[in-house]
Amino acid sequence: MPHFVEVALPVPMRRSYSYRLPPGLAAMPQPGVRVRVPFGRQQLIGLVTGVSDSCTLAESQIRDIIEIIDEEPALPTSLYKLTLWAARYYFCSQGQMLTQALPVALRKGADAAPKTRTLLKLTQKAIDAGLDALKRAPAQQKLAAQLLQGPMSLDEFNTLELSKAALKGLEDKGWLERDEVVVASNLEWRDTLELGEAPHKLNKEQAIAVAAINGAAGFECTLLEGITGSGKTEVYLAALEKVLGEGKQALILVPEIGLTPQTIDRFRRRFKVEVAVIHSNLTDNQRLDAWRAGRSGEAAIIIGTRSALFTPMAYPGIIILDEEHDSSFKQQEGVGYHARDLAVMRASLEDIPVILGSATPSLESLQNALSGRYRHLHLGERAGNAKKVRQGIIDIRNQPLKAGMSAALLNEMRLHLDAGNQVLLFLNRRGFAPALLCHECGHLHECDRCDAFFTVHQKLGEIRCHHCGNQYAIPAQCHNCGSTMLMGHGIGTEQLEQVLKAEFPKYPVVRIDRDTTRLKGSLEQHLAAIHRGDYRILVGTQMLAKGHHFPDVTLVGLLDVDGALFSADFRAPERFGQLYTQVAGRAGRAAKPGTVLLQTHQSDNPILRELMHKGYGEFARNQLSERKQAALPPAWHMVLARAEAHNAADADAFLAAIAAMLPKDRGFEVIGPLPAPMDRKAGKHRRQLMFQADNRQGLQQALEAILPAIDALPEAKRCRWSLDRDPQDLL
DNA sequence: AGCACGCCGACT
DNA sequence: GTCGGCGTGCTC
Repeated sequence: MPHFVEVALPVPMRRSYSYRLPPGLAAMPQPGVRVRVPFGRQQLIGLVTGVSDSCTLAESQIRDIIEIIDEEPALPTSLYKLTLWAARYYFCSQGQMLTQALPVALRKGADAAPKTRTLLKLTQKAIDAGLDALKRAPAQQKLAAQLLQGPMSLDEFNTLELSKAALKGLEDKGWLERDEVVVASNLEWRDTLELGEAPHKLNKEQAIAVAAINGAAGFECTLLEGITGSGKTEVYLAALEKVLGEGKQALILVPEIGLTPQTIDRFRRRFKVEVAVIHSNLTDNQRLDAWRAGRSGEAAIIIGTRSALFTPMAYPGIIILDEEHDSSFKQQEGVGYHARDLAVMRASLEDIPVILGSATPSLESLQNALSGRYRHLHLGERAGNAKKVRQGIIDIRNQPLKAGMSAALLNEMRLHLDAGNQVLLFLNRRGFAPALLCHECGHLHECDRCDAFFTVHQKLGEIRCHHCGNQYAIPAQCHNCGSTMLMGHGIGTEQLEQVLKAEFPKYPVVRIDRDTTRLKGSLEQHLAAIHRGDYRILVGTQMLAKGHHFPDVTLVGLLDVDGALFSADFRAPERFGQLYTQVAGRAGRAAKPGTVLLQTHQSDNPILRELMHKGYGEFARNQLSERKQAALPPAWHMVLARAEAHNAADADAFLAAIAAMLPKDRGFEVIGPLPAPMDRKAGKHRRQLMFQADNRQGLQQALEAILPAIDALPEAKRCRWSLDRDPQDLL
């Protein structure tokens, strides 16, 4: 009989810890069972990964398990395997990844078992004695008479006017017993699927796509490339109808911004089934309920953002990931997993189909589709008869600008506003001005903790650093020369809003950025007001670009295109292409054709030209071949080692030590250590080391081989560091 | 990651 | 004099 268990704990160390099992255990804890263990001076909840009957540790070094929490593993086998795979792939500890896959309530030790309720029923003793035996206890007799009809739940007892004393009386006599029964899940939908509304008639392309998806047997990954308005959701719904009809569940993942009531309504209206929605406003217990509903099979449809990927399914049927290119699918803090990649892996483990949908697919998915790894389906027609948008470039070289707006843009705005339409302007800089400039000496005021300029927030009367949260009152004098001639330099959304109000006094302006939507629910309020038509001019940062459709907007202006094209990040053109295409697809509708204008100093930039004239599809394919030539992802595989320290040399020394261990043969590339694009942030110097390989396995093996040595580097203690597999941002 | 121990700076 | 800042070390 084994006496020791290996436990994976939610700590960053890439190893498991051994504990002693209490003697005389009825059954060995299975892998995946949660246990509470002592760890240093604290108690932690971890997952069992194995049992063994020997232990190499000295008797004094090993400690006892405090509690075995679960009878059954907290994670189903497929998710357990997925998580262990992910821990290897992302070079993180098994414990951290396993914990990540559990709802917070379970990480804290909540009961994972299915919900039970208490049934009250009479014992044989009571039945033998008969009701007459209770003549002298009328309250008990009344209760017993009720129970003679059949057992009663404790909840029911509490709603009826029955005496609690009588309950206790009967119990004490041994005439009444309590039974804990598992609440049976309502799985009726599996037998008879009811539709809430008739499916829409599919067009030819949609019908072909649905037929292809429904023809899949077992695992198959499909990239559904469909332009905005081509009816991807209708394809999802048709695929769901088949899956649900077979009594299997569907998991739908959407970007953070895409989980709107309208999206959920669409699924709820079509199918009369339970839809478990996992959104950020849920309490820990509500999340646990949704998790349980998925695990029991009661929720036929599970819809949620990134973390919903780990919701178990009793009857897995399909996984759909909408807007698959969206960056919110990649977790940025802690374990940097990508829900898209894990969704494909999960589907493969569960042997079910997975659909990745987007109007602007990521180059990663596009490459897989073009190489034949994924099935590639297209939706090109616009459902309905929406016209194509008009698009134009405004060359602003040598043009006078008013708060960043050219005369051409202002004229076009006036036209659309006077015609009764809404106008939307994008500017990806919040605040009044992105820098504070001294008019006398030219000094730009810089954050003392970061390599970044302070942003002027006029309404707040503050200068703020957007990278570390540093803030001061707007200084009266220049820090360099003492002059009082200070002015904002550049344009932010706050200033743009102010200038627009003066320029178009007749038309109400609204600004949507992190500053105006800080309060919970205020984004929703603003959006509702825009839809009501309370505002005519909409100013916002990128947060306004994603996931929202404004049917009365006929003109969209992009003000700071140059910044997006010049970024140090190799993904910048891809991201801009996606943003631009999404925005263009959102302007106007059938009756009101849309116009998209972008201002740039680089009117003949080939990337821009290609995007506008040939569309995202061709643009993306060319970007892909450029990435191949430059040996960048997705053609090559990348891991970014980041390190930060007060002393730049410490971070450099650590990364250099890693670089020295990495292979540099053909098919591998090591770049760095280099300063991060923003060298100093929050008072720390940030360095990074890029490691690339032309194949996934090569990269995996090379890193796994040196991982223990990296952990053991003495330099590792002198800085904070992390490994980011498939990094989305090099910043 | 947390948590404790430990050693230097501005406060009642 | 101490309260508290975060550097360092350890966790079966």
